[in-house]
Amino acid sequence: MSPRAGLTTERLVRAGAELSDEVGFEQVTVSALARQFDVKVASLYSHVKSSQDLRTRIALLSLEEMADRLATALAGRAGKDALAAFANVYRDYAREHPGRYTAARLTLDPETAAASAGPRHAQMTRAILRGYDLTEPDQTHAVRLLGSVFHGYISLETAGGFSHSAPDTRETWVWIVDRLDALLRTWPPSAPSDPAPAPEPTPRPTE
Amino acid sequence: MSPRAGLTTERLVRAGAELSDEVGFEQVTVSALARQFDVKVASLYSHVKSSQDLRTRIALLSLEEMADRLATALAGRAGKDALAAFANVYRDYAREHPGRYTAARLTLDPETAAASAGPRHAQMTRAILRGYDLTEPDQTHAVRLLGSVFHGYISLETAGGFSHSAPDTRETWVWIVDRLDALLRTWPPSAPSDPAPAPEPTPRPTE
DNA sequence: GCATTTGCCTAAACACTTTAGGTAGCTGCA
DNA sequence: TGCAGCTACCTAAAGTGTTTAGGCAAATGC
Repeated sequence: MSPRAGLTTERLVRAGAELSDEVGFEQVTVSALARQFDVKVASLYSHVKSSQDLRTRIALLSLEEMADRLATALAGRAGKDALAAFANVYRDYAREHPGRYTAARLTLDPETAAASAGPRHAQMTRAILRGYDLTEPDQTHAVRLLGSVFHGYISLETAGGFSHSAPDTRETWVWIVDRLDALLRTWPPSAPSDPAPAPEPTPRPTE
Repeated sequence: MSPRAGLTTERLVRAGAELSDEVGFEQVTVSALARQFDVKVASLYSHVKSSQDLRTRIALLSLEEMADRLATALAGRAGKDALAAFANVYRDYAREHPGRYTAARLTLDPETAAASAGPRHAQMTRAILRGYDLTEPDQTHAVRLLGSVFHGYISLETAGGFSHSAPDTRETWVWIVDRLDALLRTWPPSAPSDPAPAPEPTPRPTE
């Protein structure tokens, strides 16, 4: 009766990524995808192993896309310039592609993660730090700090954590990048001035 | 036949919270909870409105618990001491209660969020900043920075983002708190030294 | 033009969610 | 103590998503 729909893993993953941006990553389902292609659900299982497999592939695609943008943005930049460019790629991608961004945060099993674009991200973060005078282990600490700040910020912002209160979030973003730059420049050669006390566990503000 | 199980919303939410720590927040389901109480699924619907309602209540519980720990930890502390205590409450809670922590990150609708312990978190973050010399809007920026760093760090750490590479994550955590303290102390009275360029979107490192 | 491959199908089992309406166990009051 | 009424838990059923097994027909290649 009907000719063939022309499904491929590639097309499914791409459609899944778009769907996730439209309706949220959580709502990306094999069924929804089948509806979009006007095809029976079971048909998709020749192209993706499982629902989980589909989601993982979307995550990998998103990581690649971000890494590509990163590479472009970093080309020819250094120091604070590079830091800001880096930060903005991250934030803009999350705004343009909230579903994909969420997908990229998915926890991958070690082998998959190692084969993903994840390491490229880390590598580029290190590249930025070349503009600052850091030696190990400070450099690694700094890589982690940058990852934490950017991800944390975006996560809180998209979750509506920073309400609609003044000052606006763009201002804060610029401020943070500025402060991070300062933090990375002024370097007290690594010597935890004061062994931080370990009193009790720790919390998380909504603002 | 069987007497009554003694279900209450309270008990369900509490059991749900425990379950989420054991099997992950995503796996917390009305069905799973019904099994635990050895009761038919439909029976739970007199106590929680929906699966979403259950999850929201777990989130609210977790926010309360964290806020309580925070309050205890901050009592009698100031400055860096308070900052470290605050950070540790946050991190330790996430380690002890990964499911609850994830739950607490759930996006709540504005009214629910306003009635939650979320504002207490923000308020306590501001309390910490009293130990530093910040005026608005810097103080708000700083509140957001702290929230971002702590949440981002924990999120990446629990997702296995910081692999098992050296240096270990505890070292980084101490380092970050130390650097944040320095950043908050050394205050160039707010004047974005350099208008950050807005080149391209922004990414996210796995490390 | 035919054989093979394979893309999409039907069928079916299983899990979770949610609503409607019934029954039996508690609670309170005489 | 006994019964009225409440309500906690039940059965039943419909809807959605996942996943596997096996079938048929459309594309592919000779």
